[in-house]
Amino acid sequence: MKLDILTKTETLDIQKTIISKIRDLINAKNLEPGDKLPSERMLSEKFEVTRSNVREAIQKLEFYGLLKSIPQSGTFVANIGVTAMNGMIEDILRLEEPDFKSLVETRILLELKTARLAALRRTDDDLLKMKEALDAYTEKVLNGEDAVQEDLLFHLAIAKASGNSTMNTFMLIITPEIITNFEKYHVCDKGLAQSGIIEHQSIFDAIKDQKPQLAKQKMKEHFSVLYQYCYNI
Amino acid sequence: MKLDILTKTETLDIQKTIISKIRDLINAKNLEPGDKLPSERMLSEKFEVTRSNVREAIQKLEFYGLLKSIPQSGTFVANIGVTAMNGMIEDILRLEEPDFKSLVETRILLELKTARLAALRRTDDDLLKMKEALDAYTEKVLNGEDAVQEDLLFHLAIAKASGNSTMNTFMLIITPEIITNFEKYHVCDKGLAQSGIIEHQSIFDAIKDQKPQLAKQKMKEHFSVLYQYCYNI
DNA sequence: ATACAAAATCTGGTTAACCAATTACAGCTA
DNA sequence: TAGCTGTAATTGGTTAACCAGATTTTGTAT
Repeated sequence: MKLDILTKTETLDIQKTIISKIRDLINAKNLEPGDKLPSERMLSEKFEVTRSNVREAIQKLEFYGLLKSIPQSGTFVANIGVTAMNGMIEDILRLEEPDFKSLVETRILLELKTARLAALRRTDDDLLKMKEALDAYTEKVLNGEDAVQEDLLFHLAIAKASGNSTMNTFMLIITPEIITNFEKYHVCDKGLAQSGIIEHQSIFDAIKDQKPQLAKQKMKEHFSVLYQYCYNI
Repeated sequence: MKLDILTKTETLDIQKTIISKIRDLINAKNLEPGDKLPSERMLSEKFEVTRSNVREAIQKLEFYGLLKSIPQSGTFVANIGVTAMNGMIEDILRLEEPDFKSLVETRILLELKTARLAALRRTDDDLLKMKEALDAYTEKVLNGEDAVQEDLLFHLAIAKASGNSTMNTFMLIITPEIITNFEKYHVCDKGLAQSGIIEHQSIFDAIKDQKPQLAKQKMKEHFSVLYQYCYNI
C-alpha cells in the first residue's frame, strides 16, 4: 500500500518533468500557436521515457487546453502564445492538492451563485427534479437515517437548475471530495440534518417563487455552520 | 477532418454507454462503497467493447471521484452510496459543453472572489509575481501589441495569490477556453487594452494595500464591459 | 480439522507491435 | 516547368501480449 503511493507520486514527478521539458522545447524552438510538436516517439526517445508517459503528459496539457492532438497528423500548440503557455504550465506544475478549507470556500461561492441563478432561470422540470431530491432527503432524515448523499443531490439539482454548465461541472468535481472530507472530519455527525430539512425547504421555496436574493440568503444561512466549522479547522 | 469529429463524438457515445452500463451493474449487484467491480477484462467482454474503452470510462468516473482503481487488486466503488452514485452519473452523462456565456459568468464569479481573497492573503512574493505580470502587460499595450496573454497571466497571478487552490485550478481550466472564445468573437479588438492598464493598476493597488472590498469593486468595474458583452451575445 | 505454505490465478498497469489515415516526396505526364 | 499521381514514411490511436504484485486456491503437515 505504501509502495503504491510511492509509485504514484513517482509517476506524477515523471509527468511533471516531461511537461517542463515540453515547455523548454516549445521555448527553444519558438513554437507559435498552430505549430506542430515533434512526434510522441521522438519525444519519448529524446526525453528517455516511455511513449505512454509522453502521451499522459500531452493529455494533461490537452485537458488544460494548451495542446491539441490530431490523429494521424500530430500534436499542435493551441491558440495560446508562448507567454501564456509558459505562465500556465508553471501554474499547472505548481498546482497543489486542494485542501478542505479551499474546497468549502469554493463550494459556498458556487452555491450562493447557483441558488441565485436557479431562482432566475429554473424551468418547471428543474423544479420537479429538485422537489424529488428534497423529498428523498426529508424522508431519510425523518427516518433517522444518514442522508449525506440525498443532501448533496439536492444541491446538485440546484446547480443543474442554475443553467450554467460550467458551474454545474465544477460542483460535480468538488462534490465527491467534499463527501470524503465530511466523513473524514465527521462534519455531519452533529444533528444538523433536522434543521437541514427546514433550510432546504426554504431554499426550494425561494427558487420556486423566483426570488433570487432570498434564495441566496437562505443558502447562506444553510452554510453558516459550515463557515464556522471551516474557520475552526 | 469531418470524419475526425465524427469518430470523436462516436467515441464519446461509446464511453457514455459504458458508463451507464457500469451504473446499471452497480445497481443490479447492489454494490456498496468499498465493493469491488468486476475486472476490466470481464467488463469489456460483458459489454462487448475493448478493454481500452472500459479503462477510459473508469478513468472518467475516477476523475469525478466515483471509482478508485488499485493496481493488481481491482476497481472499487468510492465512499459514495448508490443514491449519490446514480445521481452523479446521471449528471455526468448529461453534462454539456460549456457555452461562452456560462464561462464568462463563472469567470466573473471566481475573479471577484479571488481578488477579494488576494487582498486578504497575498504574500510579498505573490505581490512580486503580480507586479511582473502587470508590467509585462503594460509594456505590451504601450507598444501597441496584442496583450491578451499578459492580461490573463495577470489574472492568474491574482488567482494564485488568493491562496485557494481549488479556485486557482478552476481558473486554469477555464482560461484557455476564454482565450479561444475571445478570439472567436473578437472580444478584445475594441481598444479595451488602454483602459485595461489603469484598471489592472487599480486592482493591483487595492490588493497591495490589502483592501479586499476595493479590490473586488475594481475587478467588477474591469469586467463591466465583459458583462455588457455577455448579455448582448 | 486446522494452520500454514506454496503455487496457480486474477488484477490493473505497462509495453511493443500493429493500424488506418495523413503527409511528403519522387517520378511521371502533358 | 507545372501539375498530378502513386508510393513510402510518419503520425496519433488501438490492440494484444506481457508484467509484477495481490489474491485465492490448493496441498501438506501438524
